Amino acid sequence: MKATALDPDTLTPGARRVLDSASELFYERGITAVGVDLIAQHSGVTKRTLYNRFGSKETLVATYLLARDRRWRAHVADALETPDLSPGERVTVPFRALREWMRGNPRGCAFINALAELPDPEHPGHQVAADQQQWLLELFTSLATDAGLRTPDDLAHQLLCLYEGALAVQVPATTRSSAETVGDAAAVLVRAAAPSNP
Amino acid sequence: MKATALDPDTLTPGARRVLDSASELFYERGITAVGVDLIAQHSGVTKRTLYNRFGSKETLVATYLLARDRRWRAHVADALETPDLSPGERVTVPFRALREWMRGNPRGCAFINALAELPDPEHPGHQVAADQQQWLLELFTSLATDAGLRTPDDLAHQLLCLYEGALAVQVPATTRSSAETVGDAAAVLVRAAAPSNP
DNA sequence: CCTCAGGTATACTGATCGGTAAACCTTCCT
DNA sequence: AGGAAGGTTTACCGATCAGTATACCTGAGG
Repeated sequence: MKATALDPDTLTPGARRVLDSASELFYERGITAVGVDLIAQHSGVTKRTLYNRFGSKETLVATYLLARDRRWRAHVADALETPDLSPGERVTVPFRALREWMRGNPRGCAFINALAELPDPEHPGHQVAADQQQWLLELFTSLATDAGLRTPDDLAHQLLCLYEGALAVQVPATTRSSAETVGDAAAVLVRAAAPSNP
Repeated sequence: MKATALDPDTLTPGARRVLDSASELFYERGITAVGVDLIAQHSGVTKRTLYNRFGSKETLVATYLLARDRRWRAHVADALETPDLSPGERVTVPFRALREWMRGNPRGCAFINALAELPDPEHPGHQVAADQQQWLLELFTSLATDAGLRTPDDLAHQLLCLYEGALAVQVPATTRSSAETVGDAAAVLVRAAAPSNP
């Protein structure tokens, strides 16, 4: 019986408040830097309750990442609902979603940050973070394939790098946000992969 | 008298071993997760000596990042020494440098990882990490300007995102490394910014 | 010869870490 | 009526955290 993430959608009221506090604190201050005592205090819950619901900090961390992953996937799925988009335009939709996402998440990619703090592949949170990248890579691949673009695997890999890069770059480079600028770059790459090209 | 990074090039023998051990441990396991006791033990030095040389863990962290920054800049400068390169080719040279760099550094960008763990802008290591990005951005900008490319600021921003993204993406996506794939993407973006284009 | 910088050794501080013990209080379901 | 689930309170555990105290050793330069 290994410790894995809980289902973030079926939680006791107390556990919800714990998860909400943990999400905020982990993202803002880092996972290792935030102790369980602080989380319990911040969520107005006893440490005992925290451990009754989650069993360990590891599991709480994994659940935090899983909940965040679900929110992000829903956000992208929502953006893909936009009507009247050509298959080619749909490839860059995740970048539009990213633009809104980054407004409320100025501290970079929570999954990259988590991987930085959890090098151990055995940690239940490690896999959740790795899966998030894999999912996005496959999404890009299928969007590129649907659009009939050349070398969809390579293109998807490049788009994934642009995506992660936009989240990682903190420099107030230009007046434009990284998400915007990177969206343009993605469009250029997509155009270069159009089958009509030489 | 604030605590800032030491000069990594003027260290006592003991301090050198401390810094070497700290560099390895911080990068492999994360900054917060590595304690000063472990560093002292790993470097075969007394904790007392560690504190006599560095004064605090904060300073040691900042020095670690500064030393790494210097190595990376030297590595890129070295790659730029390559003779017989056109100004246009020189723009993508950092990606060639990145390819070699990533062989020995599979745990992503040490500066992004550090920023994930050190959200406090007052931490002396925070600025060092932020400066690294700024330097690379300015390098790309000047290379793009020298090549006479259009909108060099935007292009540099995009190239920086590609660079950071390649370091962040961990997925064994294709048979090609992220650095290679991203190098191709950079070439496409550079070609699209050529002044001869419409 | 003497100083002094660099380093060693052991021991310690108060705080915080993740996690547990034991006992009790509600509320809801049967 | 009764029990289980969710939560509470206070207290505790051994380990580790960053950092300090004190005293001693060694080699090189004046």
